[in-house]
Amino acid sequence: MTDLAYIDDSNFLSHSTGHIQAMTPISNTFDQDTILDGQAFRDLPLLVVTKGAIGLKHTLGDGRQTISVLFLEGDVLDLRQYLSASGKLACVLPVTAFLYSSEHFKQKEQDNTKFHIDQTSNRARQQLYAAQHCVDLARKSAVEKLASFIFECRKRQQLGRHLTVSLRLRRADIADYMGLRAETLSRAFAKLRKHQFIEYNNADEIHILNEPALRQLANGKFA
Amino acid sequence: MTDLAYIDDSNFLSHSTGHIQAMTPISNTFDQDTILDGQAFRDLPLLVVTKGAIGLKHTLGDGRQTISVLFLEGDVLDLRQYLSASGKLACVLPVTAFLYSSEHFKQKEQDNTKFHIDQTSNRARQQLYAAQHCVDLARKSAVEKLASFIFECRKRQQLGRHLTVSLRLRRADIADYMGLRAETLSRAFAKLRKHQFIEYNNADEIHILNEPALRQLANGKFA
DNA sequence: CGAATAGTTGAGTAGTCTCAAAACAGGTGG
DNA sequence: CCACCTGTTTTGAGACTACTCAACTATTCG
Repeated sequence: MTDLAYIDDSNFLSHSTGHIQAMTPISNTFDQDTILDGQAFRDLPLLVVTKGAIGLKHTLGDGRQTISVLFLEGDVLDLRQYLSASGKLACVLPVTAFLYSSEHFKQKEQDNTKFHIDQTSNRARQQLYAAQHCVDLARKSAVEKLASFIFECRKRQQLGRHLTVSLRLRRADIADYMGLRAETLSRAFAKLRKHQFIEYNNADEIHILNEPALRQLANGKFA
Repeated sequence: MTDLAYIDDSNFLSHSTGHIQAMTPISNTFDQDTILDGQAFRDLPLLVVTKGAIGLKHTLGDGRQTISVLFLEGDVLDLRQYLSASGKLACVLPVTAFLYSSEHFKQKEQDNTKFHIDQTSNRARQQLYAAQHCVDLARKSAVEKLASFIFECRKRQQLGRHLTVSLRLRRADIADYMGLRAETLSRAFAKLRKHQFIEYNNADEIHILNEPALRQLANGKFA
């Protein structure tokens, strides 16, 4: 269930001719709940998520769990950076990602200006998301956290002003990410539904019914 | 009290001969509670803190405050990145910092390998601090948050295993950073003192009396 | 010294957590 | 097709923590 992911030849060769091609990154898929072991990716430490979600998961001494950072479609992730982190990188959804060696990545940044700009701005964006996430965690109530999470999902999926948002993560993972217990999160969903802020028929896809109100809630007005 | 900081010629000229020298960054000082307006630093957006602390401060609709990120001695800060952030960069202590233009900074990175490595690793470290901070905020109790904060202070001040740590920030700012009310934080201090985990005579300097216990508390063991 | 700011203490309340159990969804085998 | 199993989500009741508001003490600075 939580197997460590190791890169072996069968993975490598599936998409290459045996040697790493300069401009063809290696695409890999990982099952849900796979732990990405940084050590195992020593040679291909740069990962660009193309589908799914990776979370940096931490477990406190008594079992409390947190997901501190989420890497979604389009996000760059330098596995070397997280070797010394207190958490583990876990696929919270089935993931497909491109893997790059350090040199390969640098090369591609040099050769492809757009790629370079994309990656740089992605890194900057990730810092902003982290800061915003701290704000969400620090002083917001459960419903406010959920409202914020819905907008974060919409924004990071680049859905513009769409009123239908796919949350994709499991409730338990959303709870870990927003610093709540799954039960509390469930009650927050129920409250938003009851007050006609959102509507949903399944766990994944939610419809925003009253965007201004939801926005204000997320921003902490009328607590 | 919360004046916006603008760079004017008097600031510029104090350390240069009128033109920005290629290799002499401009050192500036800012009073406590100054707000750094990104717009005003258009031409010198890169800031390296040499003393004091800058916090990214957010205010929710009903007045709740949070400091999501702290920039301490040695930290690099790209003011452009935070133009679109929901918070304001505020000096939570009197600050001195070097200011660089984008070109100047790049140049220095090219010319000075050590500088380049320092800045890059600083950026990576900041991401780790942000992730750890999310863990601290998400599921820890007040005393656990405080214990974590003490260790974060020690680590970021590179005090090694020193048992005396200067917290430097005001209680209210620590509270904003750790997602607590000042009253709750004060009670957390009292509890740590009462249980002989720490001791202190003034608000700033605290002594760790029982490091293993404090460490375990910070890590969420024996909640 | 008095005013202003910063930090602490106390009592009551609101909100989240805990634990337990029930409802629901998806897949498997009879 | 249905009973069954497993994993996920929801609901309920009670405990506990952090918040609120208010008053009080300590410190800083004219």
